Amino acid sequence: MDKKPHRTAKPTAAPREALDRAAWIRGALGIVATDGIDGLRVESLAKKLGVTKGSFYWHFRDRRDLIDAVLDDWRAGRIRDIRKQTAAEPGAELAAMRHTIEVYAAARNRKGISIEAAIRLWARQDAGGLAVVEEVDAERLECTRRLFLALGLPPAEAAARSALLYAYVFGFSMMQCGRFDMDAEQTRRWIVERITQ
Amino acid sequence: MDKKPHRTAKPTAAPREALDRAAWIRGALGIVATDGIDGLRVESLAKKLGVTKGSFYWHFRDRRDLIDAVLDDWRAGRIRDIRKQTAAEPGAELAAMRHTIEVYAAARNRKGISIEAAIRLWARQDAGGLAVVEEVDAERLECTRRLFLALGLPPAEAAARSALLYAYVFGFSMMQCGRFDMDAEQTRRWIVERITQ
DNA sequence: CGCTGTCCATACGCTACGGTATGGAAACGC
DNA sequence: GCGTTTCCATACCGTAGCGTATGGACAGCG
Repeated sequence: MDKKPHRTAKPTAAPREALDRAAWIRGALGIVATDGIDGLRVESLAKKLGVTKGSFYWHFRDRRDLIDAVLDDWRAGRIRDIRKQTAAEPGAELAAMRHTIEVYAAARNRKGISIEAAIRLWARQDAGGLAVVEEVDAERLECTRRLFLALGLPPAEAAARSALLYAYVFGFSMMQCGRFDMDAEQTRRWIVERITQ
Repeated sequence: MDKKPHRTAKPTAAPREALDRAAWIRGALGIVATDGIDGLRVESLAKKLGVTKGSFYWHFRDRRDLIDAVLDDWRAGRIRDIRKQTAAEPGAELAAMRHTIEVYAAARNRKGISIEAAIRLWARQDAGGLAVVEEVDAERLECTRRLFLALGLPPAEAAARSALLYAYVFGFSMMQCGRFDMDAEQTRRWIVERITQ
């Protein structure tokens, strides 16, 4: 009550060697990628960061507080990223579109995909997580829809194409794509043309 | 060693009120749908079935044995289902294709989608689960590819279309589809035509 | 030098869960 | 009727993990 734990911002801006919330969230995202939200354990994370949970409960109220912070961080990062990827100078919309597909369907690292899958699965059971996922989905759909609109497509088709694009990219990234030629260059090019043209 | 637990088939076919492996697997799938593979706990499941874990360890060697059984059951069901859905009399391939999309992208219940998402996320960390997921993916891709081939498409395009179809359907089912008109009839029809025509 | 605030370690109680050991009730074979 | 088999309950141990209480090291400040 009178003590001042669980700070959200540095009170006096002391640049020490100590851990801050951001460091905990960074470490938490690493665990979420490998073990899911349910695998995000306070003591495991503390051990990974080389401290004990005594430190954790100074920065966070409880485990749920950490999860909420991770969710906020993830949402902000995803929205920032899709806006950056879909930003296009007038006339470069098609190139931006192809670049976006390339980045999200192919080059995205396994860690990012794992984090997204973990959050989505967990959000199926949690109202707060569900809201975050829906915000990210909405922003991604809106960004790509705007690109299609800028290309001169009618609104209905722009919405349909962005939906197809997003569902495809997302579904693709969730698969293991071991066998078959899902990742064959020829197949990918055909699909990209089918979506964008 | 001399006791005969963990049976895989009824030895004398005694139709009693007792639980069998199938009942445990059914209950386990319900838990997987809501809590994921990691949330599949022996004691929780036993409580749900109205028994204690003493019963569980009669039918299963350990928790991993149950998980493997659930995986086998899921794989067999998914392969049976996609074969049934994509079976088409000659000349009815296009109708079968549209029906398949309809069933998988729209009508599939939330439980089935949750189970699939849970297994896929967990398979990211488990070799056995990964193999199962890859088998299901391969079978689904192959079934739809055969449909496109039957429609007269060249092999490369059949493979590309089946990849697009599968990635779209899967990505679509994984989203919450709350806002936007992702589920608008017009959008869905446009996408289906874009994939199949 | 003492005081206060910051950041973390240690110790504790509690619950959940995995797996084993053992007994026991009910059906079945003879 | 009696032993055997089947199926499950109970009791137990060990571990992991959450949250709390408390103290302590260390810095800044007067």
